Amino acid sequence: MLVKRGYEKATTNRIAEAAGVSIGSLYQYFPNKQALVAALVDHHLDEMLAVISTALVEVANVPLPEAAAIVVDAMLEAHRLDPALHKVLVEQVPAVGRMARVRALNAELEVLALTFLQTRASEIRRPNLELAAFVLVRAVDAVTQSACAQERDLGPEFAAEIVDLMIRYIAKT
Amino acid sequence: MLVKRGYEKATTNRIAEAAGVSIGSLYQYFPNKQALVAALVDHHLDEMLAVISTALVEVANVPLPEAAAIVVDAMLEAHRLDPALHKVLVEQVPAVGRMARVRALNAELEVLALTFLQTRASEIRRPNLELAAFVLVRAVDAVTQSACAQERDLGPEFAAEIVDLMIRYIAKT
Amino acid sequence: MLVKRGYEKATTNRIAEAAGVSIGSLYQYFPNKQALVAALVDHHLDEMLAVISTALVEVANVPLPEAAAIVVDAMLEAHRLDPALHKVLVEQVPAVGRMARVRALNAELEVLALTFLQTRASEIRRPNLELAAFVLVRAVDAVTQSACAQERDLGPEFAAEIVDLMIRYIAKT
Amino acid sequence: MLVKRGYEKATTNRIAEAAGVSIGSLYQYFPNKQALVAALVDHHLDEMLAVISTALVEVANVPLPEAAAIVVDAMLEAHRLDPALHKVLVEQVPAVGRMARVRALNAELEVLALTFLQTRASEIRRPNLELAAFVLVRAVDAVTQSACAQERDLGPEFAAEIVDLMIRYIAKT
DNA sequence: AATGAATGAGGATTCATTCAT
DNA sequence: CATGAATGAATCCTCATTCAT
Repeated sequence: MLVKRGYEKATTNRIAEAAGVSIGSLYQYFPNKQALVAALVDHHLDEMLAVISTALVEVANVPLPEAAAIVVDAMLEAHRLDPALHKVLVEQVPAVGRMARVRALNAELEVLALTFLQTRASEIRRPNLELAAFVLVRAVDAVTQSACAQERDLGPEFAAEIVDLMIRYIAKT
Repeated sequence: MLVKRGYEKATTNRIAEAAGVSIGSLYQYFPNKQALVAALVDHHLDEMLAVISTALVEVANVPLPEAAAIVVDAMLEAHRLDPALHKVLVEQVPAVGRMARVRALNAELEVLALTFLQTRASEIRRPNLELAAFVLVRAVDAVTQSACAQERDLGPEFAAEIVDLMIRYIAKT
Repeated sequence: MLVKRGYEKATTNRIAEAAGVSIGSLYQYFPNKQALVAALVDHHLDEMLAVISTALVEVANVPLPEAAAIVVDAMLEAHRLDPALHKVLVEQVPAVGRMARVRALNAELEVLALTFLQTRASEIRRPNLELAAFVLVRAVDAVTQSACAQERDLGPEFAAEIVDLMIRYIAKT
Repeated sequence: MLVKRGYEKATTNRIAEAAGVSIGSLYQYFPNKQALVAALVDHHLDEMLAVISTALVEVANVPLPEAAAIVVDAMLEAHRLDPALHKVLVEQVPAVGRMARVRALNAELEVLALTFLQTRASEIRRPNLELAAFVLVRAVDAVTQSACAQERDLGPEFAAEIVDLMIRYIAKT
């Protein structure tokens, strides 16, 4: 519903109807429209985070270039979970009061990234690892996301490009 | 108004009152709410684009590293024009139908970036310049913007970091 | 429930929950909300009526001033049964269709009062006993009730005052 | 509308329609349904208070029995202003949060009554004038009001009865 | 008999937009 | 041109009531 018509046009009655339940039932599970969308946001972000953080953990002992490739794959996969939903959800996050949630998620990703960088510090060229984690997470996420939103080709060339962006930024020599 | 209360809460009546005119007058200049917001969006994006494209032109014959530094400076300056407004616009306006214009800004930036990369092709390591332009614009914009939104320190260290991200990504050797 | 939140806010679901049963069970015993409230009203009014009518009967052969004192005591006791409930019932229930019952209580009291006045007609100064019964019941009830509602001191001075109001109104000389 | 269908059935849309305006206009003048009814309550009580307090002032130097007659006339007149409206309004007062207003009005009436009793103290038999004022105001108001509500005959016999109730209660000998 | 999830009619309220002055 | 009262479609949400388990 959100994807098809946007937040404002997705009325609670329409959502209920589309879901095959009565509005009454909808409101038995969610106290209001915000909460309903917030739940969607949370669920979707949880799924994405799961995919990405799994990759970041798996990659602990993998050579840097391959590690980057795996992480980028995970990012792309996470964005492929439901690109249309992701778009609306991300747009509606402030209206739904889940900014805190998104910030928390980004913070989490940054922590994971930072941890990774620290354990591999000897291979990393950046002097300020915390700043590097921030830059990496934001840059990779943004490029991936807008590529998805624009329905760009997310094939191997694209993935390789981002991997190169990352590796050149962080890897020594 | 948009900044203070968000798109949904910024009613035309409130906007008119805040502007010190009657709604009647508002509707003399704008046929509807969308058009009103569109004008705002267009104006703001034009300003940002002006700053950045000026830099991109100025930089035509400057050595790559200095060029990058100047462009990053311009990006930061553009984001400093009105960070709060920029945030609302980017976050909420897409849902309202001005996505096109926001996309257009990015498209224009990509075109400018691509032009630059093409004129300096011999110094650039990327085989696919169009893809490189896309990646550059998105990555730099995202990092800048979220740094602004988070009120991170945007000092020289930050700028240098982004410049390095760019240069390592595009410059030969 | 009615006392705590008023008639409009006392939803059947809340009432059921507070009563420790399911709404389903509630509707097994009462066909609808009105009937539920009606039962409450009836029960409460029956209790009050019992107290007062007992006094009115007891008082059949008691000298007028003592009779008045006993009746006033009974009124005060009746209002003390559940002042909060009585207040809601009197204030909100009429609007819900149990006016009839409330009126009925007063009517019953008036009949009892009238009967009393008639059996003691020789001691009564009022020419129109029916009117006198009406005035007595209303005046005494109102004074008692608003005194309760205002948490005034209902001690002996108050009771004596009402007794005097009654006696001077009805007793010869 | 309130009179015809009661508070709950008097929907704002119906009220607006009956008033010949759109709901929009209604909400331009009243922030919500409560406020709308509260305004009615306030207006009506103001009118009634005006009638009664005028009488209480006029009566300052009139012999007690005539004074009582005039005041009772005023009470009856006040209740005749709009008996049906008065009934609904009084019933809905708590639901509309104007209990304070009603209490204030009663307090005002009691103060006026007390003042009167004090200026005429030598003619009054009650030892506790404050209590007497309370009893008088409540008793007379209640009798008048329920007589109106029941559409009893409010003719001279009724008025005389209440005057007698008052005089016997307060006047010496 | 008890349960409580499901129902959906109906209500209060908002807000973009119009138009007579 | 400016004004701002008026409009009313459309929205979110409540709550009495039902009924399958």
